[in-house]
Amino acid sequence: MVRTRFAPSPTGYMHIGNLRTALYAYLTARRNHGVFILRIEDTDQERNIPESLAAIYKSLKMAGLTYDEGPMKDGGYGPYVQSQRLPIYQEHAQRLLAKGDAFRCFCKKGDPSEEEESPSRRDPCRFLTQADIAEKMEAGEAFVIRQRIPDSGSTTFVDLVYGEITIENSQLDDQVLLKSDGYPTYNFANVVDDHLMGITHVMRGQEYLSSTPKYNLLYDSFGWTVPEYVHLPLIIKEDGSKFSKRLGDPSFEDLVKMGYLPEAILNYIALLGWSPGTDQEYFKLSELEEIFSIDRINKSSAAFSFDKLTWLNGEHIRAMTLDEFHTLAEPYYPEPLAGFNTTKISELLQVRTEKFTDIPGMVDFFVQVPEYDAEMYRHEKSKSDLDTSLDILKAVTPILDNLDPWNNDQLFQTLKAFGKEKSYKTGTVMWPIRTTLSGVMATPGGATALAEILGKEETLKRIKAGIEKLEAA
RNA sequence: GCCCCCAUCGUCUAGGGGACCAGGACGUAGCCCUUUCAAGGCUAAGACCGGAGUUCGAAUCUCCGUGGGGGCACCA
Repeated sequence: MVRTRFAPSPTGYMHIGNLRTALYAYLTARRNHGVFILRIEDTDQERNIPESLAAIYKSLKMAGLTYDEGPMKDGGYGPYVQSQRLPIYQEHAQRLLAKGDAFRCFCKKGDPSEEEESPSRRDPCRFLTQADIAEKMEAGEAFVIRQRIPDSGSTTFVDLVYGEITIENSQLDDQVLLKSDGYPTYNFANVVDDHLMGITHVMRGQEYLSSTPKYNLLYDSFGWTVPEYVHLPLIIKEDGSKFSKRLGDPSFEDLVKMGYLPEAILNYIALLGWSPGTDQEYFKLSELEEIFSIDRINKSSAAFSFDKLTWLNGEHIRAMTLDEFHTLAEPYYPEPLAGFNTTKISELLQVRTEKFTDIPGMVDFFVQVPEYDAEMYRHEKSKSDLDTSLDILKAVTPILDNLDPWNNDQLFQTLKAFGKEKSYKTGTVMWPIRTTLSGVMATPGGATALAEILGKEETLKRIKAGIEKLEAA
């Protein structure tokens, strides 16, 4: 039975790299009909942010990554919050102490021996006698528990993505397992918990690659078998630098606020470091659940491209039903738009929207025509200039005034016929109408679509305004 | 500094010894369609980091170099 886990620490937001780790772990579980677990790694008392637990749940829910076991969803391996597992780490640390694979260190954080160049092993406390230790403990000195790394030899492990990796033990330091506040470090807790929770595939960022041998040494000390390791390539920016929230790069929830669909974001990041091996790029989560495989994960870091995400977002938008799109688009419509048939507007918008946040700027003119230059009536491709525009606007006014019913099809047929009669290109007729109706160079939908939505009265009003503008020009 | 990892178009990638004068996608440019802009269709430009080897044959294997990234916390 495959068991994977996503083990975020509560930082308050979902980093894009973490989301991908979660996604891959989730997909690996689903693909293999296994179990996906959520574990909270809150072992840093200083960095804990209370409300960030809620943020994790919310993000996962928004992403659609449902977990089978986790806090408040016990699967028999809990608790799933590390701060609630302190006795477990204590007990395991004692076992290591007893075996001699760990030792107490009484050095203080700023001690010179702590500042040495790495590996900062050869810790003086390594060689403390039982009597020394007893004495210091008697005196109530604070201590941490460190892992005792063998002086010689090397440790080899196999990563499912990176292959076989060997590191000399001399390169490893006697890392802290238990802090002086009694909390475990990540280095210790992840090993204990991954084993106790029966994790079969440890999936995490590539930054853990070089500390993995230390974890393996721990597994060995406990006599446990090591899990499969799946280290994931980093996600970077297009300029090659790190993708980081602190440097202003968006988190998952930021991207959603920027107008990206969660499923499009998931789809996009699935492709950052993994490839299906086919030409397909548009995926729903459910499809990924069926085809994701670890052996198609890449080794090299991938740059996050907003351009491609934006495109994919558009693909997801276009794949929706009109109803779905309308529901999502509506909150982005400016208040005064409520008087119009917004469903019709959505229909025009769906094929042109890349991000939802673009919507307000695309529909502003419905509410009010912006200031624009009369030169806008000049359009080479439509064979339109100021004179033809004025003539057409004038000629078309009585025709539209008498038009019934007032709908796109009727408007288009009528205006097209008018153009044919007067030997105008359809575009020459439509250009000035669309322009006077909107005042902008590009609109969702053409002249007649806009006219339909604006209604007869408003359409004629705007045409009149256009005529006045052209006469003054 | 020491250790580890990585290296195909600007970007994501396919490729794993002959099917590759390297395929797809985003982006870019052009054309078509057209009631503006999109969407859609078509086309174009655009890459195997360098050098040695192995081999009849290397983008693919090996080594060296170079470049990039990561790690070396009582952070995860």
